[in-house]
Amino acid sequence: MPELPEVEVVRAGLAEHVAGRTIAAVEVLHPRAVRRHEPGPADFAARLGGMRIDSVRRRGKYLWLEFATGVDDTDDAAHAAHAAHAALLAHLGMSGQMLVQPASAPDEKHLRVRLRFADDGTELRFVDQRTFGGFALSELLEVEGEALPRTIAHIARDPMDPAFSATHAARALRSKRTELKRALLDQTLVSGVGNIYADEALWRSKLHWARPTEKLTAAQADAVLAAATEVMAEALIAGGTSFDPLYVNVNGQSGYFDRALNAYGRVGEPCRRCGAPIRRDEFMNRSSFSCPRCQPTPRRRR
DNA sequence: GTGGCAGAACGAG
DNA sequence: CTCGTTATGCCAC
Repeated sequence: MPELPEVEVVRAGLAEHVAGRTIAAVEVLHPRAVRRHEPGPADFAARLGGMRIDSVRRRGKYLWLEFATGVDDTDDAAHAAHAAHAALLAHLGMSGQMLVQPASAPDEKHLRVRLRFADDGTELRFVDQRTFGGFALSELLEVEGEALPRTIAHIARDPMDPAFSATHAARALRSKRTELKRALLDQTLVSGVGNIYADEALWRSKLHWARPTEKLTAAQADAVLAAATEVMAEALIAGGTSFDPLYVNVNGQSGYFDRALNAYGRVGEPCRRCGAPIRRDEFMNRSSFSCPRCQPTPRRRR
């Protein structure tokens, strides 16, 4: 469920189901799922044992678990003190799911990592068909007064962040010399926006994906960011966007924002604003959906 | 059958 | 900065 609203649905589900629980054992069923953890799967599993989950955080499309600083008395003190400064960073990639399941439930076909808890209740499973996602332990750093895993220190604040500055983000967009949609997808300018919500934000603000960022007016940059913020907030209320069982929350339930999409995936269908058939363009080896009338192709693309 | 396409991000050139 | 790669499955042709 990979864009901000879907990841936030997962974060909230994790906060509800795993916060406060102590990890008892970690099983890595596919090493690729922890490839970003340099010391390897065995180290990954060993370091998580005994850790008590304090909170579940998110920036953009990344999630992480922070751990209580208390040392579990069953653990080696030095190891626990070291591990307390690390977070369990997760990215869902294209097809990752976090599922909270009874231990008795049969393993999913693409089960990659299992976290068992000391309370013997439900377990947390990372299921990922394409294994573009995965976990890593990442040291927490202080960045602008907030603890952030080192690995994602380059990721910009997302529009749901209380400290997000639309002015700052608009300036960042306009300072690039690229196409508008590329800039929207650049997680170092504004995070959380992916292919669906970029197309929806562009449709709402009536801007074409190939508009050169350096020629945007401040009002246009503000408008597209406001549209992105708005559409993601609406999607979050709907539980995220899902067309198929791949995108589900920790209970396996789908969101229903797909019904509210105006551009994404609607090639050939009438624009809900003007009736013109939605077009599909190839863009960065993926698709871009837009209204040919509401979002005219700019004279000068980049 | 098979080619095209899928919500992402990293790293090579 | 842009492109290709990573990996698996599904759907339309």
